[in-house]
Amino acid sequence: MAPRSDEQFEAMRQNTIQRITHSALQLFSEKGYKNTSVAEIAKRAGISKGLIYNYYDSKEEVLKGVIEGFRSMKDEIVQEGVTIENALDQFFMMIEHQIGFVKMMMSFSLDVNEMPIVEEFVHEKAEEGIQLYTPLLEKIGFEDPETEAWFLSTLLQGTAILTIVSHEDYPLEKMKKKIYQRYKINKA
Amino acid sequence: MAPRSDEQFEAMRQNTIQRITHSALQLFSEKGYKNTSVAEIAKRAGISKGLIYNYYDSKEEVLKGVIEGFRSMKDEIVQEGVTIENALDQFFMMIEHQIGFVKMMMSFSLDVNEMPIVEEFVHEKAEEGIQLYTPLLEKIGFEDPETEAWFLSTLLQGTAILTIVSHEDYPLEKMKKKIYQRYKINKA
Amino acid sequence: MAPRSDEQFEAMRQNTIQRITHSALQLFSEKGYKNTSVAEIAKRAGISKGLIYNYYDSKEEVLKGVIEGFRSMKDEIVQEGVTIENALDQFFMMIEHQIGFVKMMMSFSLDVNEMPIVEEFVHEKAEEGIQLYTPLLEKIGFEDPETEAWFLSTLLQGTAILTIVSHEDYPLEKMKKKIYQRYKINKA
Amino acid sequence: MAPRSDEQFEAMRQNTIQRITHSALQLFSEKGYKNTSVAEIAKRAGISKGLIYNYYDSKEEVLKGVIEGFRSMKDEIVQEGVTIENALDQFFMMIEHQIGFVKMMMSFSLDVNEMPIVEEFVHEKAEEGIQLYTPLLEKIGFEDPETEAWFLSTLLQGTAILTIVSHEDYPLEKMKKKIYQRYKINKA
DNA sequence: CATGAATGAGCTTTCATTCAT
DNA sequence: TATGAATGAAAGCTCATTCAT
Repeated sequence: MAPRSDEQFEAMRQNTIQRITHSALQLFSEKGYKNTSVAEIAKRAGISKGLIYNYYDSKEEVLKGVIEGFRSMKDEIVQEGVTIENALDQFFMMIEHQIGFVKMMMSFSLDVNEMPIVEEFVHEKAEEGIQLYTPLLEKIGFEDPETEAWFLSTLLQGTAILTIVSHEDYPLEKMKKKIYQRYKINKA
Repeated sequence: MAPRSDEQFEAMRQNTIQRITHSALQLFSEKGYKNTSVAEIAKRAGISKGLIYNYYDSKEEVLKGVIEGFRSMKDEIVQEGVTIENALDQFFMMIEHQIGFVKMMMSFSLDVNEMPIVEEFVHEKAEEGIQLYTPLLEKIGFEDPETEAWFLSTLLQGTAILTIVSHEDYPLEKMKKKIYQRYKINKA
Repeated sequence: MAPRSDEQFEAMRQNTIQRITHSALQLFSEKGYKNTSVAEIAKRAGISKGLIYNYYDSKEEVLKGVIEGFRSMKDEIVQEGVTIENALDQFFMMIEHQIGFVKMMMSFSLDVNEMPIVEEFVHEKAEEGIQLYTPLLEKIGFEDPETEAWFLSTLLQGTAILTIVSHEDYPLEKMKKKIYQRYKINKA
Repeated sequence: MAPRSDEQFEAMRQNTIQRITHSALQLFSEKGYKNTSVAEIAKRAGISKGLIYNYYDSKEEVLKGVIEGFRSMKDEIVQEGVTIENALDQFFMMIEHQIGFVKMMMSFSLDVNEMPIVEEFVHEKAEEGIQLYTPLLEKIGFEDPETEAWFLSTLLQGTAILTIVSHEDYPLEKMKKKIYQRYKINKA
């Protein structure tokens, strides 16, 4: 019988990679990286332990894969004509829909685990934030827009962490409103 | 040799417990809970591995011990006559001098799902914060003091995490000033 | 496309087998049997892993194939009119040009206890040597030619192993000369 | 209760180390390094897998331990007043009583396993042999004693390997006699 | 005949915990 | 009370082998 075509193989590969990164993200954010075993990732992905090593050289590479997935997804926002409102919308969208990933990244950035890719990513994001917010805040009249950008970052990071940790009690909607107000954004 | 008195034994016990929790706190905040072995704690404490199990039933109990240490230490602040200024001073003191512990607790609250004591502690702290700040903020004229208390918590948590993660870039002093100003506190 | 003829298929088969045994021999002697993976053999042979199992039932069978290749190659020498000089020439030719195979075989005969075919082959070779050398040595006047045959084998095995292990220091040419002299062979 | 004394601990340690190196030597020479698992070593030593790692950092370190054991054992021979007879006696003693270790070392020196300690040891032994034999052979009248030393080494290595491989057929006693005769040693 | 994704047993190693002294 | 040797479950990873196409 003829072997599978390249397209077939590629489709299988992509499907498997999807399953791996998907399960890994779930588990890493649920239980942390250290508390998640490769066996568990495999189990949740519905594949064998060994297969993971067909795609990633190590558990750490799986993590990198997960992060890369997000990295390649983000550049859309940094565009012309973006406003502070867009940026905040974007942030709250993430909080509301990708909280798992956010949790995982926060968890990593606190774990001092000698993972260059994580530190890099976190630094990159922090700097990116400042560089994105500063001109937008200047545009709407802040006198020291860079300091205000750090203030905004502080608020957003605080929002993220409290959303994760005190999910039930935290009045996310009210905070959101207060933050939007600070920047004169009127959400009906 | 004359047998030691009960007091002497008790003093030895307390000393040993001190050494264990002290080393554990250091290591947990340096390397994380999972990355710290019981052997390392013992080594840094200058005692044997076995002795730890004379005082704690498990590594997790050691962690509880560390947390309890902080728990029992905090109630001093919640006193009569305390002002919002005192509370913020207290918080920034912690950020500046106990960042290791803060980091450890944040790390735990993100990482570990199966550690009731940690979640409890984190919740307790969050609630305590709200309950402490609310009346203080009311006193200085905030209309919706509870919402403002959450806003303040958001700011403080954000400050903590950015201090930990972006230590070199984060303009802590400027943030501090902005926060104090918000609450009309004039630090010369 | 016209279906290939049986001869064509057979030629393809032979070609594939060749590539497999060739790569396997190379790798086994470079890195040892245990340190060589089936994947590597396939890669060096330029075929897929699975195809190897079309020709051999297991990695061990591949090894057998390699050995068989040598087995079937040797009988030429044991001919009429052969002299001790021919036999030694043959041996040193092997040392000088097939050291990889020699090394592999030695390695196996020392390493592996559960590979009947290897032990068999080694025994066979040893016995073959004795049976080949004995009459030749008798012809040139040795009183106890069988003992001398063992002595010669000892010398040759020692030469082989030292050539492999102390390649840089071992004075192979001098040893060769001494051995030829012992049997009154005058190589100008 | 008082903890065990230092002497008691040391005795336990020595006993365990003995058991580990003993089992390891046995298994490595029976089945080769790669074919022996740490679990097997532990089982034969009558201890747990984990305990081995209390004494050695890795399986490779266990091997080093085994080799070191022999290394430290050998220097006795290289003494004043030693004769070629003593040296040969020593060698055959080894062949007759330590064949397991010899087999293991030969196996390693053939396995190209990137084990510096093994290669070092083998080289050391080879050179040591030449340097030991050369003056002894000069003393008994050999014209080119260094070349003869290599010839002798060749004979001894050949003897070793044939003893290992063709144990049942190899006429060790006869070879021994022939070798002694070559050096004018008269063993009644 | 040929492919390579997928499996799972087995390997080395780590480490919280136990226990005889 | 104090010690550290000893245990064993579980982790990350490798690789010979299978199988749908």
